[in-house]
Amino acid sequence: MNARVPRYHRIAESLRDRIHGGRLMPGTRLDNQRALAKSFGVTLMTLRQALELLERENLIARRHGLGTFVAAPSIDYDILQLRRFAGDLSAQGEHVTTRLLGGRVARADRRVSDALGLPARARVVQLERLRLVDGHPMSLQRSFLAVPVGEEVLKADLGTTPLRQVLEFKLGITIERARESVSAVRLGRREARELGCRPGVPAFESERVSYDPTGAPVVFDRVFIPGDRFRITRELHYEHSERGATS
Amino acid sequence: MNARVPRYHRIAESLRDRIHGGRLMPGTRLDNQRALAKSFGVTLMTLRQALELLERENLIARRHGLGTFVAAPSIDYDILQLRRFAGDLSAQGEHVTTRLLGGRVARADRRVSDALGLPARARVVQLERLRLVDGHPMSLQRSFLAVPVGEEVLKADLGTTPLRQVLEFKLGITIERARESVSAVRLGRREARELGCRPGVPAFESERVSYDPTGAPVVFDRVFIPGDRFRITRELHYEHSERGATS
DNA sequence: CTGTGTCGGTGTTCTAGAACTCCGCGCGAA
DNA sequence: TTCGCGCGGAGTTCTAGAACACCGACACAG
Repeated sequence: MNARVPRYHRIAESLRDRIHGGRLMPGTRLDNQRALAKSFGVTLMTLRQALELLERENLIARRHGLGTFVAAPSIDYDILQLRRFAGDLSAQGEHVTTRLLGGRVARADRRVSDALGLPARARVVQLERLRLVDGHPMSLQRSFLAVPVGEEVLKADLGTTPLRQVLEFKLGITIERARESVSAVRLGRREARELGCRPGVPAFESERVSYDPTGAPVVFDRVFIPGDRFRITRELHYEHSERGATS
Repeated sequence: MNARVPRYHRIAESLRDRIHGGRLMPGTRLDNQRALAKSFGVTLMTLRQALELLERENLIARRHGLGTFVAAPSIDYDILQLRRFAGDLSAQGEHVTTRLLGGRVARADRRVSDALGLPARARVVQLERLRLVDGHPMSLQRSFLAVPVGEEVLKADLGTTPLRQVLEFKLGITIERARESVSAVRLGRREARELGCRPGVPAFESERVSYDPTGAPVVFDRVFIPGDRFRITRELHYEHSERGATS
């Protein structure tokens, strides 16, 4: 019964499945917390930790004195037209090539192991790629794989095949979800050299963690893009008046 | 005396004050949880609830086996929920204020008239606003209105009322759609001065055009945000075996 | 017809521990 | 040098309750 993952994670996952599986429709009220706790064979406090997870994911809404309800499906599914980012420029008809600058097995530093949820100094496969649009450097991408795999497999194809495909077809790992976070930084000396611009110019830095279907982090990417070569664009739609969502 | 607000809220507030007040600098390690709990005269579980609040606000970072640290100030910004910008921040417990720096009728320059589809050198209302989070400058926003309206109407409320509301209720103009484009730039001298940082630091520049229901451009905004105070985050979902974004 | 209690159900806050996991570091072996 | 192992400190998970706070509803009084 040894639980490598905490009990409340398992409980959350079980409920998540019920919701996604359609057994719990939006708007349904769940059993009350005490009953749920008992049915999972767990304390109230522990159950509440699970609910807190789900609430943060916007899967449920708890209302004091009323009950816990399955939330309306989140907006995110439709609005993801932001596809032009940090990658599929090819969709815009540009000629995109990738040059593999290096690949090796390395020790994860703090930032990497944090992002991938690995123990400190774990072994990871590290890749460095340069993306060129019409022959001009566009972005520098450093990727770290949590997967224990010889680097030669990867080195082989990466000039032509997207990493996601290599992962899927060679290793049977699919990426289902990712979280990306973009900030504005000054370009470091090394990055500037690879990208063919002067150190210190403003640039985007994107950090992305990609997850497999079980929710385990698989890849951590850091992408640098000089600010003069790139823009993020998006379309917004306002609903009339306000929608009183809690948040 | 009586605790209408939960104990752990008070504890969180106390710690928040210590952080914002500068008594705890970014990077500092807090006392360990057991010690903190004892010093607040509270159980470990209760203290942890307080820490959880602060972590969700991005004020601290907890590292298993290491300790709890004061986080570097940086505001997360979910790109999918832009319109709730101010609301989101206040939900994080931040205090957001707006200071109107200036408002006048001016001639549109090239960039502005292009964006608004006006003839060159047309008259526009120009506003300059500074957004402050907890009293610290966060963003500088220059807005240009295509609407022929006396500026005194606008000057009146803009310290407290969002521009969209003023447009809607005072002028009957609703914004339905907007197009935004974000790039990474170096901060100019004037912008840096208003924002209280050094010229040349990397920053986001967002350009946004907002349209009314007929599709006519109404407002053109330029927003500057220093890169160290801000970050864009987003969540991606991939469909199975799809040629999604390159990784 | 309208207030105003009270009540049952439900979520929330809190206690006082006990056991566990993870991290960095340093020591010693290969 | 590099690797493996173990130690002590620090965060994490969990138990078994107890008391509180909030909401909708219903009944009774004005």
